[in-house]
Amino acid sequence: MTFGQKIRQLREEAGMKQRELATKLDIGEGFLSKAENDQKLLKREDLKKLSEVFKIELSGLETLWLANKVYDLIKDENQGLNALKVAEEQAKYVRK
Amino acid sequence: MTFGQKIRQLREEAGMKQRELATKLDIGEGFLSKAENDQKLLKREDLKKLSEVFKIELSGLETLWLANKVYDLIKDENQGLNALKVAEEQAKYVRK
DNA sequence: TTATACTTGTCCAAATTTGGTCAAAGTTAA
DNA sequence: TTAACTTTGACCAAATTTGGACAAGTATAA
Repeated sequence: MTFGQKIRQLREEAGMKQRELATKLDIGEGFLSKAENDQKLLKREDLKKLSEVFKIELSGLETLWLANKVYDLIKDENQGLNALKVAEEQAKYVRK
Repeated sequence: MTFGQKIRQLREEAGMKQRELATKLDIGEGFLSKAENDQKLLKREDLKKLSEVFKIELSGLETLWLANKVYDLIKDENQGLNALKVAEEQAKYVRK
């Protein structure tokens, strides 16, 4: 599941319209629409707001948000998947 | 192994000094030093040159180069590893 | 000591990305 | 049809990143 899919799910489960959530986030509905379709990413600070509005943990949102960024970096790359593996090795190795 | 470690290895195996390689890449030695220490990343175009200079395949360099970018994105993040997993899922899922 | 090689901090212009807006177009249900 | 909702494309200023240069500092060996 992508970040966009997640916020759409949360919003719909809460019975909210885009306009409504967009207002809470202080952005336009067009921008939220793009965010839900993973064409744009919300600001990091907005994660906090989302976790409050939907009463869910921040960390899950952070994971998906970050994953979107990572995916964006590799999506058009031949070596994308391999790069993820290497990065993972590095992340594990450096971990104290 | 990081991208910086790799080019240092290649350079040393070839018995080259930083200055020498830097000249081939048309950059200063200071910059190459930082690249070898993963403080800066070379340009993507430089990968081609490296593969020619050291007569190795481009794809391996691309993988490490990309991995550095990915790692940079997640290195200070709590959810970094989880994000990699999610991104991997997405990459696999979308794959035709 | 001196030369050679490497590292590091500071600085910077230019390129790119971010985080949007707005209006028009498309969709859906009544 | 009409109204409400969503999507999309074009555009943009501001923030950030990129890709370095340069000089000073460090390390090592002769």
